[in-house]
Amino acid sequence: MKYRNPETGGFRGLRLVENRIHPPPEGIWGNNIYVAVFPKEQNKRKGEDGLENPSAKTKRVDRQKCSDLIVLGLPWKSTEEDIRSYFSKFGELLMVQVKRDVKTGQSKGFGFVRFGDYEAQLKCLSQRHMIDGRWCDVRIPNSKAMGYPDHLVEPNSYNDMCLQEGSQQQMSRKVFIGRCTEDMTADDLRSYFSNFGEVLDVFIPKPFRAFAFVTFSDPEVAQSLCGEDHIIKGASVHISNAAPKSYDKQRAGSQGGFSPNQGFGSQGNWGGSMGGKGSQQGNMGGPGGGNMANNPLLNNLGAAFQLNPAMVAAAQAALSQGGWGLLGMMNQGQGGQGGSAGVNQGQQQAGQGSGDGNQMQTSQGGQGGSFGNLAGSTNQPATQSGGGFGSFGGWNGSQGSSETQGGSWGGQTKSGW
DNA sequence: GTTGAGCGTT
Repeated sequence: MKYRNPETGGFRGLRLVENRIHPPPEGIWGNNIYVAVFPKEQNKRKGEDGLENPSAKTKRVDRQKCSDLIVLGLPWKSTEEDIRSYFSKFGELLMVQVKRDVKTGQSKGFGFVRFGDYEAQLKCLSQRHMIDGRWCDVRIPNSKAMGYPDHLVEPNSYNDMCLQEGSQQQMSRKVFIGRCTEDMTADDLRSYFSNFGEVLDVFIPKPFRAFAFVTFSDPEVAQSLCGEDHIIKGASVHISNAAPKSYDKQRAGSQGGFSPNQGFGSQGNWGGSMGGKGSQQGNMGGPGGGNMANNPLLNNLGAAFQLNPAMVAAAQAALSQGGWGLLGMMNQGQGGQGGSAGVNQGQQQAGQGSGDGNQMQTSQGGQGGSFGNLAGSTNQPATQSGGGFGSFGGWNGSQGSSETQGGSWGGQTKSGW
């Protein structure tokens, strides 16, 4: 067996003596990927175990050459400057590319980088990257595997999660549409679901698999539809929570598949991924306030999001059961109030609010502010509800939940989702 | 058939 020396990038071997690893690893395997090596007799430069042979005349330096690295999952809006400024923290960059549609100039959501230093490449390959609010994967091109081990993989649905003001909780804005029929096109789904809120993206796997994903700009819209059956093109589809794509289900709850090196939301970059493929820009934040990343309150919330995995999983489990009880009070209104991603009060409000009804307001569609956050303790009546969203009715006017503190979370969690 | 793909105009 061999593994890469994290310091040098070179392979280190585990010696076998009488078919046992010698010396024994004594329970410490570290975060390395171990590769089984089989003997090949006609390899002169290496030992018969396929490892570097220190006594060989020629050093195998070619293993340490940098190659182009593909960056998958880039936000549509990310530019080469964005990518460069992000990745340069690993080392000198020789090349940065964002691949775009030649005609429209629209990013294809991936790009390439090349480091000058192999150490930088290794480091970069060994982790996942949060760029402008999305988790991005860096790989050797056309190599199926990711450069980093599975246990570092965050649920990809992070990209579809939104902060729930005052509740230390996240909600998915993506829903799973089951029982789709083959004649339902992405356009069909988009136009149907646009009746409920702005649709950022529709995904239909090919070949036909009888399901689809719809991503809304507003997580409340997504959540409100979950559990419902709708008739589209004469067929009854079922709407439910979109489960994370790459969530390690065996570990859910106990170990969590969550990244050890980056706390949940630690980058504080929310809102960066708005505006899906070909859609009208999702307008979070009114005039002048487009970028939530610069919002002190949200950054602070990001910090509050560094929960332990069990808590996060517990929150997810609660959410998946429709556990609205954990959420702070929410008002749903049409049209919003005079624009702004307005955070009207200072950051000291973040994360507190047991009992005093943290409040969140969102608005449907429309110009004007969405995601307005009115920090503080006065319950402000909802803007006139109605407007065809009957299912929201019950939320208005209720007292803020006092259970948002979360101290009581943490018991056994499900692998739900 | 109810839980997702994407790999480079040189």
